[in-house]
Amino acid sequence: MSLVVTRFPPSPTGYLHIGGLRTALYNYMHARKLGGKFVLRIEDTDRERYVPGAVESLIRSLDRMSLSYNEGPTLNAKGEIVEVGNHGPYIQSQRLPIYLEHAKMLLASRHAYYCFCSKDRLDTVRKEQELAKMPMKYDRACTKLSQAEIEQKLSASEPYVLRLKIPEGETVIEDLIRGRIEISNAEVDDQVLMKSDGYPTYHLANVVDDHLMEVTCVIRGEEWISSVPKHVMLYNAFGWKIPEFAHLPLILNADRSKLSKRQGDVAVEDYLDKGYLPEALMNFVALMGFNPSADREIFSVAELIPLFEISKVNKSGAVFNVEKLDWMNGQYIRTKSPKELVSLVSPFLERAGKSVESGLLERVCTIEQERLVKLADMVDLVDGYLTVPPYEAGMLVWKKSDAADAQLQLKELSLHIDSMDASAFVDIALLEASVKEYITRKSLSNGNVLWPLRVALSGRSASPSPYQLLWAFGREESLARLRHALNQFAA
RNA sequence: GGCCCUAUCGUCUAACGGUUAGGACACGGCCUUCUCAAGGCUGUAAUCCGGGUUCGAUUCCCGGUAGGGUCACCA
Repeated sequence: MSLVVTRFPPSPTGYLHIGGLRTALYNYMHARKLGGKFVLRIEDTDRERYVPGAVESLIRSLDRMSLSYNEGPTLNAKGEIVEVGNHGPYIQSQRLPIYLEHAKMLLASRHAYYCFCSKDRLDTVRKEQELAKMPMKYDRACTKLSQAEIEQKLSASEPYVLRLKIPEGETVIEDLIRGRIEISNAEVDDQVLMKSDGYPTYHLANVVDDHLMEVTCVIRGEEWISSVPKHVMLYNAFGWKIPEFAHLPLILNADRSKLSKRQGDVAVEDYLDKGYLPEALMNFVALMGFNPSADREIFSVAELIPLFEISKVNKSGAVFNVEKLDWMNGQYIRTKSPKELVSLVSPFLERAGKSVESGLLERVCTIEQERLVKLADMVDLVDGYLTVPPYEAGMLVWKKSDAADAQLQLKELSLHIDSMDASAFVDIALLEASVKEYITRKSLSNGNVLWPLRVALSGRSASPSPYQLLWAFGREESLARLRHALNQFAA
């Protein structure tokens, strides 16, 4: 039985990018589908971009999205990072001796070489190449160094990097999504493997770790295609088995460029903070690049796993379409019970400094649920239930009626509501029946009665039905709002 | 610019050579209706272009075009 191990190497920037979420999800689904393992590895070899707390926040994001992994760093009860799995450490900055050891192997086998070139020299070489319209590659000046010269520089403590010596020829891979990809080695630069600060670059660390962690399938973004040859060469240099590769299409901005912060939110946390449900976000992101069915849009991750096929993932980039996400989020919100909705919405209200009595909040959730797009929408929506929004008397008048009639209806309605049995207020349907019976009995028309009633209760031209509002407010508040409406005419 | 990847409605996608090219979002209409939603029905809307291969190409091949990615001691 072969074990499929996929891994998700996030950048240590401190937040989970939408693209990263999809990469993680596809890795996760692929591993699950094939009964393999999903590994989280932190690729924090760029100490200049080090952000304290980034790993913790990333783990929390993954957790909020219910993306669990078999191996990798996780948080204990105290919020400290602990590791699960026997291929650790899973944080690359803690694996420096491993990379050093492997770099030495490469040096010994002459697949890598010392380079003492300064950043300045590299820059001027590049500029010359650019001017001459030559491919911009390292000119291999340091390959001409004699062993004595190298040792002399080393003993003088000159800063150096280790570079991969790219052989001649051609690199071919069979991508799980794209099929055959071939790149001439002449196009590939002598990539730096070890930086002068002693940290490895992505390329070395990634290949070494993937091998040591027994990763058999590498699923990552399309932006990595052009560096595949470097990785293949490294596997070959070490004499290791080359894993399978699958390069995912990019997620794009509306203008079809790579999804970027400049053009909107890219962090998973941004969307969660706006009140998108994790399961809606997952569903949405999963379908950007893959769809197992011709006529279905709503899938849970659990439903998707058995249907997932990496070979059927789209090859072309997908524009991130917030409108569809909105629709999908609404679909998920509508599956919640009022109680669930209350607990989902409460953190948003708390953050906004609003407190709503729990009974009222549950009633508001019940009647506003179907027009909720994002959980955060409730923050503004709730205001109209706490206090009557300001409005003009004119708004109380139905389009087919006049002010005198509106006032008359409001007065009569108040009497009716006042006379209603208290038991009617526990059920929307009973309230509806009572008001409808009143309208029929007095030979009135719906619009003349219901419009002013609804506006008086909600203070809005668009709102839930008057029966729902009566139910939400109860008799006393409803009557108070009707009196308030009547006063609008006097003012 | 070199190299690489990609190309079905505006957007996300389905169609393993033969379909009236399907679904979803958005948009329009109708129904429902006191309003807004939700829901139901429905309409507009796509195979980038040009060559091949084939009885037959959205589908396979080649070329063009367009878009994107990548060319760091970042991942």
